[in-house]
Amino acid sequence: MPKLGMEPIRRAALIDATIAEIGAAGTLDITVGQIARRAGVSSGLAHHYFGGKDDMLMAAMRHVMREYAREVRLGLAVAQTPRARLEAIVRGSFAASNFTPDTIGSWLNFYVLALSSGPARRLHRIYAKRLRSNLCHALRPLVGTRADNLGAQTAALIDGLYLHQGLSPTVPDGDTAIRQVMSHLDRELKG
Amino acid sequence: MPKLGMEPIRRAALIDATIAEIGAAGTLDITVGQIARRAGVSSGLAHHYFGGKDDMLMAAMRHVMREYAREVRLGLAVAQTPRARLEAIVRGSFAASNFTPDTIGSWLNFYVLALSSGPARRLHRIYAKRLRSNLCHALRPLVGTRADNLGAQTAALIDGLYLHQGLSPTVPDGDTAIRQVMSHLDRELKG
Amino acid sequence: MPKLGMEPIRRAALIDATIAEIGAAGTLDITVGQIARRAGVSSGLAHHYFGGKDDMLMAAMRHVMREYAREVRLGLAVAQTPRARLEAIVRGSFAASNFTPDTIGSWLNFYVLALSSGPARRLHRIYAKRLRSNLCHALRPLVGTRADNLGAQTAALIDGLYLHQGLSPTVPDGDTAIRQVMSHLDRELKG
Amino acid sequence: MPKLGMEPIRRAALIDATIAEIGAAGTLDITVGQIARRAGVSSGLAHHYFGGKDDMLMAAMRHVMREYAREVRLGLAVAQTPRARLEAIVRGSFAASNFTPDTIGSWLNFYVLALSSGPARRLHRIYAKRLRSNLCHALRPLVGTRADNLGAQTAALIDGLYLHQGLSPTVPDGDTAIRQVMSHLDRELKG
DNA sequence: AATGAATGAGTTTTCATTCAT
DNA sequence: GATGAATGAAAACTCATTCAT
Repeated sequence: MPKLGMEPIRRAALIDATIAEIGAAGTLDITVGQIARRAGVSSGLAHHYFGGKDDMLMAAMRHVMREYAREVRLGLAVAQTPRARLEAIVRGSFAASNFTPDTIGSWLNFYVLALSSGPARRLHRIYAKRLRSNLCHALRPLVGTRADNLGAQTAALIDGLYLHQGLSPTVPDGDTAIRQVMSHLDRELKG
Repeated sequence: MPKLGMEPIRRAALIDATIAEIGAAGTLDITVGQIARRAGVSSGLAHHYFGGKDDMLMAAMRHVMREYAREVRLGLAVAQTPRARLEAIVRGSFAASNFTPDTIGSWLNFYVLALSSGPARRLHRIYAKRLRSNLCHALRPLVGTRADNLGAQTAALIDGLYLHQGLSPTVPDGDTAIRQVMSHLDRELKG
Repeated sequence: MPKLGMEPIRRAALIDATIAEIGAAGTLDITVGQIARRAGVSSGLAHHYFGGKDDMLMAAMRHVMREYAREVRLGLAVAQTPRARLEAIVRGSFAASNFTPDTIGSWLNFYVLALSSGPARRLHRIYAKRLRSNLCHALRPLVGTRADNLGAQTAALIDGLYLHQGLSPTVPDGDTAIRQVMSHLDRELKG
Repeated sequence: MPKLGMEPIRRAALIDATIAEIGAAGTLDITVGQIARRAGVSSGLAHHYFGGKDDMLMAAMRHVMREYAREVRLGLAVAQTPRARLEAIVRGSFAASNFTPDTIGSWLNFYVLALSSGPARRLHRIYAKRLRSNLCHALRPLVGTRADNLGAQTAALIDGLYLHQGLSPTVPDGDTAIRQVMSHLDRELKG
């Protein structure tokens, strides 16, 4: 019998390598060979487990989204008040675990990929819908009917900060981003 | 007999074709042949005038940025109050002339290109700096030292709305975006 | 505890799977994986038993030829007259047991493989020589020196009918083929 | 202006090279690079003019069929009697211009390709139908209702002789093949 | 000025084959 | 005996770029 159960290990390694490679290159124009090399396997194996380059990209995008969702979920689980729920969502969005240069670079590339790829578009829609819904749900008790507007605005602000931090020459700083969104929200809630 | 003065005409046609092609494809992964065909010339001529594909992309990016800057400049020229200056900047950002699906698609692609291409990064920095500086300059008389923070926040919101509208399944709606930013600003100014 | 005597079983299963796969695909461009899957084993095992893909193909070709030869031999064993011997050869060539779509498809592919592969060519020569010799031997008492010519002609007719039936959109029909060859022979013998 | 009108020249050269390469290799498992090299161009150009390897193969098959049809047509044009028509068809089938080792090898490979490729199958059907129809048409005045049977038989014999000559170690000999078919026909007509 | 011809490097993908267990 | 893991060579195909005319 051969080494068994390598598949999940390899898949995980290849997904990590994909994100790292996109992050390092800043583009999706990377080769399967680069990814495979980074993961320490042959390019053939990458195809064996994923079928093709696009499937690998989509798997990486899904992974990034899942990690983000997990982070938010964990935060929401312990939040007791609407205000705390809001903060959990925002903190999750910029949590240190996902707010690394590589991950941000991948996010931004995946965003734009959604313009040309059906699967990426569907995945992005899920993310966008969930973020909006989470925000609105937390805002409703606080601002009533204005929740929809404010939720959309906040979602845009979050993505805009992602963009800015991703493109800024400085190292990404999640805490600053969190403060910016929360201070914006606090002002809106007070008003 | 060579037609004289074709250069600016060809260059403009090729730049327009580039933006249209990126917009249609949703990606920078378009071929020089596609661009040339859309512009009604041969691919050889495209190289003749631009040197290479990258130069064409950069020229298109520069064009998009220039159009945007022109729009803002025109608005600022007639603005009499700080509040009017703010509105001019925001209106310029979502002016109908530049807020078409093709242009938005190109913008987003150029944003992300700035992650991997030096020239694109430099161009993006110029845009980012100018937007920030315009906003802060207009905000200073209104909120004093808070102008920097609020400017950065507003810039992020603007880019975030670009992203959202670009990725939304609905047709882009500049007026809604303008209203969202202005209502945000008004709230912040009142507070 | 290793199962004993698996080798002949596995080999037979793999050979059958090879023929079925070639028949289904209509080409030798099938993968070892497909064959192995059809045989219900791993691709590694296929190599273990056969050494390589080419060896598997040759084993399949040999198998098909042997089955054909067996069929003819059985017919000849009970044939009492030269005419009966002739009919036995022809019947054997289109015997229901070998004249299935899969087998015909494999035959045709093996024929053409003989153009590029030494081993396949040698195998084909054996088949061709035996068919010719069988036919001539049976014809000699009937047509004397014309046996050689008529034998060659008949052999060509048999192979041509194989080709036609293999490529015809209708289901292969051995009886018709037998009748065609026999009526041809009868006419030649009468004349 | 560049060298104009190269397309038909290149296409012809590539088709010839394809047939020569298949003939030399005895298989369709040849690379586009081999074909291109033989034609004296780059592999990129081959793709440029044909779209892909399959299209090249089909173009070559079509070419071979056309040359054959032309040969038969020329013969039929001057044939005055049914017997002469028959001979024209047979002579055309084994005309020196098409009965070279390369062409025969290509024919046989294309025959078998018809088992797995839709386009090849359609092309082959055209050829088969035409040969049959030509033969039956010429036979009808001579043998009446038996024309269909005899036509099918003769077609099979012709293809069978192709196969035999293609696979024979000796150099192809059209004259012998012609004599074999004609003597067969003469016998059948007499009877 | 402008074109279409032509190249060739680079990428994805497939698959026979090997091997540790 | 048997497997699934893993490799890497080979091939199709794309496309930016160059060039003769």
